[in-house]
Amino acid sequence: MVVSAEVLLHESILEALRQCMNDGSLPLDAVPDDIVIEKPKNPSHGDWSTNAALRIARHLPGSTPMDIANTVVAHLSENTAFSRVDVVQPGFINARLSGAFIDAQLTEMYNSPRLGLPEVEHPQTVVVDYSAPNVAKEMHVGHLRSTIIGDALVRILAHLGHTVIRENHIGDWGTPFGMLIEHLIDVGDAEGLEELSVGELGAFYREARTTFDSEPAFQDRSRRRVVLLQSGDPATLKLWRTLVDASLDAFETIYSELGVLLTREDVAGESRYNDALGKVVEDLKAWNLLVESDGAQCVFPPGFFNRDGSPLPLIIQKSDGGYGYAATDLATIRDRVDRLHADRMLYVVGMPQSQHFAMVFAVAAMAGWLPTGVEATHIAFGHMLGTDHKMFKSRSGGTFQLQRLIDEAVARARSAVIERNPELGEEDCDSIARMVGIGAMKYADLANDRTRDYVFDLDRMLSFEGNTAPYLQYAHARIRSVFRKGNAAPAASVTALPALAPSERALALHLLSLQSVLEDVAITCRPHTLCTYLYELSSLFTDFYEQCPILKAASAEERENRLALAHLTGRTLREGLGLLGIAAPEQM
RNA sequence: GCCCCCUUAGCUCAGUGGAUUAGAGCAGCUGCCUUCUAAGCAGUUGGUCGGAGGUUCGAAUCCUCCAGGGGGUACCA
Repeated sequence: MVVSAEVLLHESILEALRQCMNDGSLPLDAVPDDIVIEKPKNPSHGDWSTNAALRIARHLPGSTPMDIANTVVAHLSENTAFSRVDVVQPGFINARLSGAFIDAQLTEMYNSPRLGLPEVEHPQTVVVDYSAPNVAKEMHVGHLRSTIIGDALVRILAHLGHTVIRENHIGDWGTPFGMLIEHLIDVGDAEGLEELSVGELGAFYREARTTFDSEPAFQDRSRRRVVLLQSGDPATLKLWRTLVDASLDAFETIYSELGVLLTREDVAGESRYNDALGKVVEDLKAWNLLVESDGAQCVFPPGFFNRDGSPLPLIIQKSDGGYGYAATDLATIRDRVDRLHADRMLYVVGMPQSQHFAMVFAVAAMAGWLPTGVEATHIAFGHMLGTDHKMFKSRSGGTFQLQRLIDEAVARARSAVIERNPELGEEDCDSIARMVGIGAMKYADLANDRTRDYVFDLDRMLSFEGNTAPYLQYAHARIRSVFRKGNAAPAASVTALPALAPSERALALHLLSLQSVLEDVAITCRPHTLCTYLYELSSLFTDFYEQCPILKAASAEERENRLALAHLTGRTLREGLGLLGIAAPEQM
């Protein structure tokens, strides 16, 4: 298994510290846990650097960081991984990797079908709750972000060896369904389904809403229909099922077009937890957590306040006897812990719901439904904005249909591809345009820190310059092109010995940091760090490509090795993009 | 009122305690195509990191206060 230079240096430093403690050269009580190993920006500061001595100096008043650093370095065990270890002002320890170490690491990565990535030692069962559109409503941009981010996290966690369970918590239950079912009856099955199937979900919903708001008789029917639905009336359930199925068809069309992993198997809608809601109330009551307030059954988790400064309730059961989504979310947590044995639950839902989740998790913990060791995290994301920095809207001011957005991105990608490579056949052009257009949309979303709002700008995301999917895809295609042009096969091996040119070395070192980047994304759930990694990889490859002729290298050995480096870069790009849910075309 | 998030170059964004110059890309300016894809490269212009204090040997980064923007704050999800 590959041990990264970062981990190796960290362990070596810790080991040296223990030695220092044993022989009394550093009178420490404990090894500090805030030692940082980092990659210096300035290459003259080595490949890896640590501030260990500066951190320790805080615990040892009277001693200087320089002295501590020298003491630590003197206690470092012999190590072939580092060709030199320096202590510099004001007390940093800088290490430079040896050619032999880079060679061994690179070889391992090159020969591994997994690019040297180890499977996690302790696989977790991770439930990822994402996408979650509403039945009989259009998917909107909020669902788009959730879908794209969630899907990337699913792929990354699964690739690292975790057991990942996708759950699409669709909105398929609740009072609006009385109205929707009555509307379906009014327009007739055939027409209603027609309308739903062509993706006009929004129109269907709006018509129902309009009728509901203007016709008291329709309101009455709708209310009665809700009661029928909840009591399990077979005819009503059949109509409900019709609506759900039609919507699922529409969602699946979008998912498959986007290249998202979600299928019907992953649907775990609100309706599924319906029967568990009564037990949620019952058990909360048994724990004496439930308080009746203004007629509603509530739990008051500590630390939450409303406008008046009085405690804020999580409403489990409304005063009319109906359940709110808090009840469903609690039932869902129980199901995921008890039935799925989740170690970790990720909720990829927009930022505005952060308080809701904080309260739900707090109540779940109070009720013992979230045992210690089981993590529930709200993976929040910001709004998608238009180029005017306002909430993303179509030109006419309505919500944007996702399908239109996709179509436009693909169409524009197509004309860009055709313009630059007119020799492509019709079929190639179509498939490349899809990969580029959809990849661009996904990448633009993923490349920004998810917690911030981001500006959706088709021009920018489809640009072949800068931190965009087309740029990365192009870097990959260019590598493939080198092999086609040179009629070359990937070399059997790669080496870093006797020495690499500076741009080769920089490329190699960056390739080797793939593992730590992915591990970081798995912990923080911030896929944009993988995007940054891939973008830097492409930039470093471009440097290499400019400075080191591959096919026209000076010797056969050099040519082979550069082909190997190019091949490894190409594989890493394809794998990295794949983990983001983005395809890498062979040519563009 | 209270709570949460945001504010880095003209624009879009990285950078959550470090190393005499805060990084990219776009836009602007100057060069570079008989040479593995110029969809590129090299150079250059541009920032008192919203403001003020504080902690520290060291702050875009941590703490406090202030300003501006967004969101949440009991039966919608």
